[in-house]
Amino acid sequence: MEIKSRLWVEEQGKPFIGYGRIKLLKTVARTRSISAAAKELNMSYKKAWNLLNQINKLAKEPVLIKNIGGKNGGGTEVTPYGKGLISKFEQLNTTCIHFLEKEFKKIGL
Amino acid sequence: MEIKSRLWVEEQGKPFIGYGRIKLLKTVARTRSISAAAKELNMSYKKAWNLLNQINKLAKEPVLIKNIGGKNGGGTEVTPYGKGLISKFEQLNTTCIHFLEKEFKKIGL
DNA sequence: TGTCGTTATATTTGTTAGGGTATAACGCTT
DNA sequence: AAGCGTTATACCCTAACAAATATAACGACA
Repeated sequence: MEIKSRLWVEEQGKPFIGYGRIKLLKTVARTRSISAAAKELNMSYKKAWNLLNQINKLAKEPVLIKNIGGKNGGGTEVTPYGKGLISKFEQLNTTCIHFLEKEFKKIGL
Repeated sequence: MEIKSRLWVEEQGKPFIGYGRIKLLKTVARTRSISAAAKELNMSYKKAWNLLNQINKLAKEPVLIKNIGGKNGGGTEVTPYGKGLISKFEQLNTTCIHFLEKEFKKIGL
């Protein structure tokens, strides 16, 4: 019997970032490539691109810098703002989990 | 820009209760009928029955008392244990939402 | 200038959760 | 005994979602 949670942030009623998108962003930041990240997460390139596109459309500041063509065919960088999103969301998520487990034990069930 | 959350409780890795199931349970408790609750929630009877069946299979104590046939064709009662589940889950949910909104403002984004 | 691996996008194919429908059992009520 | 509205369950089918495939543009580099 365990408590589970899922957090996400919405902008204009549309999902902006959540658990899955943050995991994807982190992998893109490390691999510097959307396609490599998608492969690593066993996700189709299209799905990864769609998710990142949603983030891009809703973000107030740029999250990704994409390069088409060039060395290694191009690649994608995550901006400092994007990396801030990652760390802030992960912090919020872990504090929430701790809070919930404490409360769950208190309430019982 | 707003924070959202979804909580649920798992038993043996399977979903036991969550937002949707609690809403269904509440409606069953009020209407004393699975079919009436399903109709009110714009959900097929089959789906409602499946959800309640999952709860039943995982619960340690009875959650529902179902009557087939009889006055008005029968009906379904939610046990005190089931009502306890409802109130405890809702309490956990609201405290979590308050906590998250406070933390969200603190962290910004 | 041709090759390469990437981003970007459309189109087609597959999968699966849920909807629709049908049917049976049940036990008060009349 | 018949009728009613409920729970319970099987079967088919479809409609939304994800996967697979195909193709184009791009720019460094050899």
